[in-house]
Amino acid sequence: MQQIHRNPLMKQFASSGVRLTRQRRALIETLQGAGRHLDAAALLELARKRDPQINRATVYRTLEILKKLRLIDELDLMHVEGEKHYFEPRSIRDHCHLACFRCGAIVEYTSPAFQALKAEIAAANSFQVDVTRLELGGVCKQCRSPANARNKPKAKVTKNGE
Amino acid sequence: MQQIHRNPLMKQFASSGVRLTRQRRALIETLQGAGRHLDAAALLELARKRDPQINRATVYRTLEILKKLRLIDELDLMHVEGEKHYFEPRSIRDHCHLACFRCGAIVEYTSPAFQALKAEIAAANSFQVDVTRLELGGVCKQCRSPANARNKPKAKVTKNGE
DNA sequence: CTCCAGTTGCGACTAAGTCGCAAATACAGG
DNA sequence: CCTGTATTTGCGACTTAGTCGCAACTGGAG
Repeated sequence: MQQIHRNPLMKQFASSGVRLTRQRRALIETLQGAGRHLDAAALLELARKRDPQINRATVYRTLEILKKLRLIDELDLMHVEGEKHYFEPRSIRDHCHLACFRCGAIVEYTSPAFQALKAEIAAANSFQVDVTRLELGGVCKQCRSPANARNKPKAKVTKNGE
Repeated sequence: MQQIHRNPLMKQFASSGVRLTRQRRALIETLQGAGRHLDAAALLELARKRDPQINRATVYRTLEILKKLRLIDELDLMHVEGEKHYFEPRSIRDHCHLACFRCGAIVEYTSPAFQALKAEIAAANSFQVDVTRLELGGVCKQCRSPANARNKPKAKVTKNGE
């Protein structure tokens, strides 16, 4: 709660003319602080540790605003964990998500070629690109190794594959 | 109905060991024949014109099989029309989808650079890429033209909307 | 033609997301 | 520091997407 103005999301939110309420603060801090991708339900649960009275409807309403302000991106991570939608604070560099169908791991990857491709697509179609999403599903490095030939599905989602 | 074996989806489906029932036939023909992206509800409605008794559960079960067999791809088209999921028969070449937030138009685009990027990502992460999804949201050519400067947006931010 | 593993319809269920409204509150202006 | 009001919230009921267990049905191998 103390370092609000170290929080980039919060800063941009505040300077966008939208009212900065207690609940929105808790939600933004939670999004920013979570080391993983959150869906609406998980976000609600975590945010309630900061402010126990947050309501589900407020979560959806706030996510809607954050999307419109382009402060977060919405993902579905190839549905490796079901039909949920996940959210993450928008970072400076676009990155793609690699989702492993076997273990559920999520790896993030950034490539200059991705930036170039976006530019090419925009130019070729006279399309103004505001939001991008590149997701790839398949089998991750670990699950491909002979040792784990028969990996059992369902693992933990981790950001920044380490 | 008659040219079943001209239908590539059907052929692959049949040769995969899965039972080819009346309902699955209707669903596959519908998917193949639709000139647009269908969500589960639309697919059900259209398929019922071929076989009026198809049940909703069967639609979801069949879509699940088709996804597993990698015969269709699942999209959400940047949610320009809400939270629905859309399906399309998988084509030979991967293409990306450009979704216009103003008018809802979906443009498809194929680029060799996209294929190259996929290869780069796979190599850099030792990841076996099975399914790819590239979606871009923004403003399409028509909506950017001065003539349509005041094209009706799909939605707006709570404040500062206009 | 027969048989049965695989598939379907049904219906009830869970989960995700939306909405209208009265009460609460952020914050601009005094 | 107050005050007034436009915004936002909680609530709860609602809609819609998707799932599941089970009895009846059926595709296609033999």
